[in-house]
Amino acid sequence: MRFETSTIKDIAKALGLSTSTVSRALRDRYEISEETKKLVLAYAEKVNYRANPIARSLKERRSYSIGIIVSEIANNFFSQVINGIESIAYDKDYHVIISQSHESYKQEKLNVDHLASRSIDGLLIALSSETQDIDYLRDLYAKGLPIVFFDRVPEDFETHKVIANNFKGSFDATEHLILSGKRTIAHLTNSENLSITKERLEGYKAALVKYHIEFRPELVKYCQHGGMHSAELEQAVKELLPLKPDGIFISSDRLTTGCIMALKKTNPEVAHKIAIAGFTNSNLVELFSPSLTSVKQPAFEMGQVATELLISMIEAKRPVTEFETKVLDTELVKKR
Amino acid sequence: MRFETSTIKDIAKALGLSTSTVSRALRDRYEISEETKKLVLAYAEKVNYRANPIARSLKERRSYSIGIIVSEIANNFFSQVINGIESIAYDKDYHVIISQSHESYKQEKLNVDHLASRSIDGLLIALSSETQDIDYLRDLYAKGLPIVFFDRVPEDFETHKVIANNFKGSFDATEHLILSGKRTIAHLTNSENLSITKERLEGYKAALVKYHIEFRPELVKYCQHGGMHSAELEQAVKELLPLKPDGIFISSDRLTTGCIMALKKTNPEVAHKIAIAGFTNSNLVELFSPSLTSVKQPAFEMGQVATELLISMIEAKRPVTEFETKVLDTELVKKR
DNA sequence: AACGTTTTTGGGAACGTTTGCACAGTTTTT
DNA sequence: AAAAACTGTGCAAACGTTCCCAAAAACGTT
Repeated sequence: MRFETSTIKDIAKALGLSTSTVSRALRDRYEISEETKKLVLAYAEKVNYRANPIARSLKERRSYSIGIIVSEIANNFFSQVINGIESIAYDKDYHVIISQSHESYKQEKLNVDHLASRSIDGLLIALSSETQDIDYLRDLYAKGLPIVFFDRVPEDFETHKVIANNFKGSFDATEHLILSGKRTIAHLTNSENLSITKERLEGYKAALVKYHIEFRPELVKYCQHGGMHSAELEQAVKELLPLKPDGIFISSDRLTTGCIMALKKTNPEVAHKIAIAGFTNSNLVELFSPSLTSVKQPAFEMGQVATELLISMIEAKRPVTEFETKVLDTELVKKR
Repeated sequence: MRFETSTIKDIAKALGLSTSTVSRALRDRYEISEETKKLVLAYAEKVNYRANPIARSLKERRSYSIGIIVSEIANNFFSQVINGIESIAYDKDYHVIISQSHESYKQEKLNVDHLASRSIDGLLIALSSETQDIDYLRDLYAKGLPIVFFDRVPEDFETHKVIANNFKGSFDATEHLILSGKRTIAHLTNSENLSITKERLEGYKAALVKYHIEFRPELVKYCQHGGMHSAELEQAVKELLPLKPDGIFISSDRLTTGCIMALKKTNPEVAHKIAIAGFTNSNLVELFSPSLTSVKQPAFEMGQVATELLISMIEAKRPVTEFETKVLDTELVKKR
């Protein structure tokens, strides 16, 4: 802001002290006498002194802020994760800067670079569905930027990661469909690049195996853009329907809602006949028609855990070399 | 970030120039010869020089970033506004910092103060439903921080504002209910503090007047917390139902979905008998059951317009004294 | 009384920029 | 040929902090 506000210098001048003394008094350093501290604190209070974070960042070469990259804040899963992140970050006096990749690799990279140049102290990121090449992240990491991945994590990147138990979530959802009598269960999923895609496919397959149902590759449809374009979904639905599925298991929030939308739009007559189970954190799922069985991820908690890990990396005195991948359980909410 | 990156000084040393020359060359100032400029630019490119925005902010006393305060990013209306804001801001080389008030006055004030201390160049804000006292914003504004309000705007604050045509939106929605034969139309709305609450109430009343329907104050229910707590909504529904409304007009995104949810939960047998029309920007509205008529706000555009106004204030050479309140039309999407 | 310790304070450089001013060298004007 | 104007560059201060190092003040110990 361009307007004048009182600085440490002003306080020093007014009190006849040096800036160093004032700075130390404000930070409650042991070297300063109680008397002086009180004096300074009282005056600072009086003139409503606020430390300038920009100057502090420049000097300390850190910003007390962490960057977040998600594909869309409009996605309930991500906005819940963000709330979890904020809850921890604010507690520990970090600020958060949110960026959206809109599932675009280019945008993701642009945002990360921008954040990095703004001296974020650490990065929390869920990869875009387009992202294949994460060398740019490796570079930053190698230069010392702490990174924690969540939800969509790369395989070959040694750092902390936080994910949902995607295998089990998918298994449970698929099993639920099977137990309610479905036998031709399609699987609509995200880009093949994503970790979550692979894990969820495995869960789906495992459930089929358990109930001796043959896995048919043609029943699996990938959406490269994560359902960002409705055309993509309508196409997938169009290809799937001739195979006469009696159930569909869908592996992401946006795809789940998008798929139901596409079904209703293109084939309203069958929309209610196909059982749907899908990952979604929408809090509106109870309003949906047709209703569905949903797999809810512990989004808020995921944000919290990821942030705790990140802050521990940021504040570690020596480089961290032991990394964890935390796996959080999902919750199956059955169709009413 | 704590890791080393090349600075203007490094370039200067390497090229045997002074930092001033390098700085000017990078900023393409007329005083520097083409030759030197080329040299500097080439070298900067080579070492992948990135200006340190922190240092720049400190020196220039501005940050090229604008702050946003909304109540919830999980709200479709707000996330669309944010997308609109970003689309303009990035174009003009501003970065955005998003904060959520969660409809709490305290949180709102905290966030604003935090943003202000981080030297944002301007503020875009939609007030929380709790907010009554905006003196803290007046102070900042008086000190020189440009502020543009959108959606939830205060009455007595001279600056740019961007709102939807709430009166017309409400009128249209209410009229639609009347034309489909409803006569006992309840109105569920936000906190009385909010500008949108008043304007939407007026639109509702005007439609009643036009069709000679008596206005009954007991049919209007206010939700102080904007529907953040489900108890609040269930209470409102409980009080409304004994009055036997055959239609409900709801005045905000969160309230609309929350009300349907409360209806389904507490009185599933009547949920489908009451016609609902409500403000919502949810892109899932087609999936809802019961289905409803929705009033969509031009959220993306609202973000764009507000940002353009804000940036014009930020970049104005002399204090702006002429302010506009832009009013954007809403769209009525009738129930199928 | 002289010295060593401990406690408290101040001076000043540094973080990476931007920019007013001065200055040297070149060109134009008188 | 001297004066004026213009070009291109560098010096140094400033933005608001933090922190190393030194200095001063207060206190103890012989």
